[in-house]
Amino acid sequence: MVTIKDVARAANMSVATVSRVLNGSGPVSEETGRLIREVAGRMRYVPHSGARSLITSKTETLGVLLPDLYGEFFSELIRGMDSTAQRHGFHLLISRTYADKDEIETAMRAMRGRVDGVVVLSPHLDADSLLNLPSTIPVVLLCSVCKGNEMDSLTIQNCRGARDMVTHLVKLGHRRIAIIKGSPRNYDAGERLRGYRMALRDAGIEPDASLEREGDFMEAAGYAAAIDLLALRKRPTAIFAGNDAMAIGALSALRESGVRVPEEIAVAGFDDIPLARYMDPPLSSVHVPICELGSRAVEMLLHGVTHKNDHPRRRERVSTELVIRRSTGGESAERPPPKTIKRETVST
Amino acid sequence: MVTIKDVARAANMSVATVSRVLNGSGPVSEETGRLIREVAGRMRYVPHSGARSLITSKTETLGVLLPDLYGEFFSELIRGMDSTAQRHGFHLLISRTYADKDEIETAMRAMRGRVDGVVVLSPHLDADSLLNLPSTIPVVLLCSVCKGNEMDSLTIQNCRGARDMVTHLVKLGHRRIAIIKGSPRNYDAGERLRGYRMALRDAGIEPDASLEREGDFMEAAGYAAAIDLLALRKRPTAIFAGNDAMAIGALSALRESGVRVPEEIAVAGFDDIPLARYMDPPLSSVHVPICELGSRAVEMLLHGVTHKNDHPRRRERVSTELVIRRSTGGESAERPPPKTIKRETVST
DNA sequence: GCCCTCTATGTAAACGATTACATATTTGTT
DNA sequence: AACAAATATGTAATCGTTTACATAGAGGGC
Repeated sequence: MVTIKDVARAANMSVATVSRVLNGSGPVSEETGRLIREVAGRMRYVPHSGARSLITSKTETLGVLLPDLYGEFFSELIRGMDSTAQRHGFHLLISRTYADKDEIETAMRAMRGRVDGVVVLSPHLDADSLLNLPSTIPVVLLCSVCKGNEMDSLTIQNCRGARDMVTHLVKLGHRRIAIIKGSPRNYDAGERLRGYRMALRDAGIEPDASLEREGDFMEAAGYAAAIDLLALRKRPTAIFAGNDAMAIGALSALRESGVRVPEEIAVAGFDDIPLARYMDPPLSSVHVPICELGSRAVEMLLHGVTHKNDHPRRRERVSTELVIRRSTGGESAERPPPKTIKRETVST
Repeated sequence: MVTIKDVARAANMSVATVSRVLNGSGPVSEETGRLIREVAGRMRYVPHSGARSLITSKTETLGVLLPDLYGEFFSELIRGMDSTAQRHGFHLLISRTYADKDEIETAMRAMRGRVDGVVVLSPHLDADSLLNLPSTIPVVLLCSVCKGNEMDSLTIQNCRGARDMVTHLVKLGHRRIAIIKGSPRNYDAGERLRGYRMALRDAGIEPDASLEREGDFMEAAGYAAAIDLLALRKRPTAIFAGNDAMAIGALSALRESGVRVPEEIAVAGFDDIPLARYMDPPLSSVHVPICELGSRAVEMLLHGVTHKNDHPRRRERVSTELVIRRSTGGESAERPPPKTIKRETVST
């Protein structure tokens, strides 16, 4: 592999001069510049970023720690992060971890010296245990918060989104509104539940424990919970699922039980995954701007990186948007013109 | 930040000894080992991977160059790559690039000194132009091949998959089978077209140019092409779309035109994206094991990395599988039990 | 008691860049 | 003509590790 020394030797110059030419730092004569550039090009010299970061102590890379995510959420998040990172000349080092503390700690150690900062998405980690991470580099917490004032954090406006959706259901005349919850330890799930209860109280409806069913954000849980709810003496007239996957499970259960949606029971989800639009009936949901979430997380992180982490910690949320479709009785004229729709495929 | 020197000083030992203890290389006394480990732990010392790779010239990181991918394809690919990489103690440095040659070259330069090898997915790049990349590190080409014997490559069994699907349609009695093609420059698209024609010839049907419509792998193109096909004097009785996105577009067009699927026209896609199962009617497709594709690509790359790239180049394909659903008249008893289905969400 | 072989540790040279400082040359000012 | 300032280049320290080689002491065999 050809190094800066080789170029210097070939051009009969010192490494310092070569470095200066290639980085446009310091003064160099017109002529030397041309010569060195020509030689470097001919020798196909490519600077060694590793060596460079060692001396400059900038890696121009950001670490991303993620649990095992599926489909759209993962890809959109990375898309948002990568485009923002790239715009600032940064790369992304990605690591999937199980969300337990040891794994995260190991991953963080491995990142030492390879990244300038890390985004950690750990929705069901008791985030406070992240506090004593062996890290002095900036960290942004995604979809979780930690008590202290030690880290920036960015979350989805879960509570508000859930509240809006449930309020919408109330306005449609529903009084018995069930919820299929997410895992108790999941931050997003907790907040959505809070929003649900808040909306009910706002409407003067006392939350009813028998209408709050356990779930884990998986389709199967939604299916099972819906079956349970159908068995109640007094059935709910609407079901709000903690996410779309469970809402889809619930829709299957209702269809198989011959219950008409939305006439007999309305159904709503959270996330607005692409599938939601294609359900039968199309699923009302709370739209989460995932790409923007990633983008904003990286922006916060870069701020921490450039300000050497000595800035007041921030807590931000990205706002959600209600998307009403037929599953809650909305007009489903929505189906957007195909022109704007992109789907996954190898090509673009 | 605490370095190995700080630990050495605090433990009253030389850096060499500290290094030996922490890496378990070379002989050290029981006692010294304990002491150093204790001190290092107390000081929260974390080795600087950047510095380490400079001297060892191993980064334990693999680069991944991808065009702008959407949804499931992207996330499954990364999942496959990451799990295999992690199993071998490697990390993933991901970079999205537009697929033109300059961008890829720039990205490759940026990877110098940060990675031990690179996976390049560039389906619509004339891959031969990758040949003179400024790189001596191992490269695996994904979803494209290059003429020379310079790089390993891994592709989808496009031709075989398409051929199987079209043969299936023929067996159902179809004679006028249309295809909605992908971009002409896309490798996968070309191969699928080849498979389509092959199947027709196998069945003694002469390919008919008026039944081959242009497309670009986007939903809108499928929609438009289907509309065109309906305008033909002699309509096709089956449509094979180059990917699922276009098949979905076609389904919309047919539904809006009041054409019954599969009774009047059968429809099939390629990729078997999760949505396919949820279409109305559920879409027959050619299943591509995306996760495995990523996993295998990394395995090939790691082989190149550990064998210092002096191994015979390989060309492999991952095999596809026919998934017949109602859009081609198949029994759609398929809907799998919800238990096994995972969907994207923040939590797992 | 001598030499040899281990074992435990230290010294210092890499790895491939950047950059502060020193030096030599040119140019400009008076 | 002399000196200051600006320009062009080189020398060498540095970043945080690993590791080849050197050294020193301990134990063993004769």
